[in-house]
Amino acid sequence: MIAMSDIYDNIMDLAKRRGFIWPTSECYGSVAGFIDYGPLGSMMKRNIENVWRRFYVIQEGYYEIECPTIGQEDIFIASGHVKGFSDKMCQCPSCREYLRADHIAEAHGLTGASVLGTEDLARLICTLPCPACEEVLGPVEVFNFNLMFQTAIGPGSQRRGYLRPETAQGMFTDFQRLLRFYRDKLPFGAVQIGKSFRNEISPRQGMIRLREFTQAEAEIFVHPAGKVHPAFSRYAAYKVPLLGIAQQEANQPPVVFRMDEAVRAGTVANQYVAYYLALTNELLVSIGVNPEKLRFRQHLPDERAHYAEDCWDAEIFSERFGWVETVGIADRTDYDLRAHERQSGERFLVFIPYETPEKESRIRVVPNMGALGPRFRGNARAVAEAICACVPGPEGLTVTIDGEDVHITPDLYTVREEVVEVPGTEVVPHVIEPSYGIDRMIYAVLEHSYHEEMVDDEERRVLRLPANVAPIQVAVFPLMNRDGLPEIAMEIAGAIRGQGILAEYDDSGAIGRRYRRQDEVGTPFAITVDYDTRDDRTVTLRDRDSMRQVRVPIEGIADLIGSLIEGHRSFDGL
RNA sequence: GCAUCGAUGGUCUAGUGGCAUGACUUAGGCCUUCCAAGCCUAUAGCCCGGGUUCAAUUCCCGGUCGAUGCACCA
Repeated sequence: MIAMSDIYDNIMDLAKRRGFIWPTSECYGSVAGFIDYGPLGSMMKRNIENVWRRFYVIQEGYYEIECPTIGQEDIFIASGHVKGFSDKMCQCPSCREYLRADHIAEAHGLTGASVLGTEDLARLICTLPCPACEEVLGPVEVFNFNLMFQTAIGPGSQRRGYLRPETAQGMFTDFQRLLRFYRDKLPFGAVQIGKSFRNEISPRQGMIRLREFTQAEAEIFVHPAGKVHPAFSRYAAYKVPLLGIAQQEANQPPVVFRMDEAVRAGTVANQYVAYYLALTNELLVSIGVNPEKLRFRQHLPDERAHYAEDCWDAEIFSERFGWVETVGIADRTDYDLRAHERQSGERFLVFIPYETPEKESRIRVVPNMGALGPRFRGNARAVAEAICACVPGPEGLTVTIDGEDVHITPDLYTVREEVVEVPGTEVVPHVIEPSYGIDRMIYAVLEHSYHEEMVDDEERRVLRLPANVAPIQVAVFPLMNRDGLPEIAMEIAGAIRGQGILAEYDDSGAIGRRYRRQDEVGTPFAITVDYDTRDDRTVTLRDRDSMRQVRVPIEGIADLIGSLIEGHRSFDGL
């Protein structure tokens, strides 16, 4: 048994050596928080993204969009990132420690420090001691450290732009287009897979905390009053380990819930959140996350954003990093759309028709223009509009025109009670947001699939990646590099490639070495052409995990490999 | 960002103020009829910048990256 602390080093060593993950721009010395995906890493990442697409785009029907990674300032004013995505910091003049200024104030019982401006906060803390070196801070400068990368759009005066800190905003800013695309009906969703950027102060956990990372996010717009998922039955009986608020407060382990029961018990806020907890569980396990090392932790009330109705993190256990938040699933209510309404002045509404138009009696105030005109002349129109917006009392009403209160007597209008037909209502949808950190998923899959074992006194390193995630899906070898065997092997590799499957041909070195090479990068299947092949047109097919081999005919082997990768057939069934 | 420690071929590693070890890997060849066998050959290295010195991979200073602790972590 190898020490757990070494596993990370061994995995990252393998990842570097075999072209999964590299430190970026090494020839200039790399930069913390940025990584390169090598040839196999890129392939594996794409495969995982495609599994994600299978769930969200194909299964759920939420189409993918692609927005710029640079956004104008208004977007992030609305989202709250310009104001809220920064920390007020100061540097202790004595020990040069960087400190959270608001935390210092709050540690000394001064509440509300987080909403103060930088200058007020500087005044507030100047008499307080530095938490690191105990010296009184004195007149320090408090500054905002915003976690967004800022840039300028265009030359000259230059509009301010930011690299997006999440992909989500694109689905909100495109809301009205999306609504039309989905023909004005709730619920609908849109997804985006792409790069996001956060200028982390100190990214020191390898590929767990990156400054540039890939997110896969879905924004699902639902009717605020009916968070009933139309396909809830798919996951109603699905079981997921939930670490709810109750378990956390009682310091208890997660409880395995059926999703329908979790909703009924009120542990999960609604069917939508429960549905995506279950879907996420299924998705993560299908890409190779060990289900024993997966749990869903509910945000405690004080860590949850004030507007969120419910929020859960899928946490994956890493031998190196402990429980790592990898997916966030939140009911964000109408917070985001309303924020963009305020900032943009646009409306983000969906018209919901009633089944039958409702009759509603209304009091309508109708201005008497014949009397208003001569009396108010140029202001008559403004007065009339003001009257319409009022509910008059028995003595008439008072409106304000150009800052002056004007009394309107009842003879200047008539009040009518009328019945109108209301065809429907308008709502601002609520948003369910499952948000996946693709890079963290990739790390988790690498760690969970990495195994070292002894075979004939020789160490064997193997990545037990699911076949649809493995960067190379099948390897084809001639047993000997002569006697016509390479020709047959190359022919087989070509046939498999013809099916759109990545096959690697390798005739270098002993056969055992070639198997080991593929084991190390997780190739699930290997085909070997031997001398019998020349006589009976059969080859051996080797299973990575069991190292077992079966003989199968060359005829139809490309289809067979395809079925094995897709999971339509199993190796044990051959 | 601070403090401590570290950095030698792709990987692991020996070692040094004066020609830098070995193993594994990789490539080519020989051999080889199914799990890292053997033989021959080849490729490839002292993190970066500055200083001290006749001479620096080695000593000193600064930086980068990594590990650990502190701090930070929508």
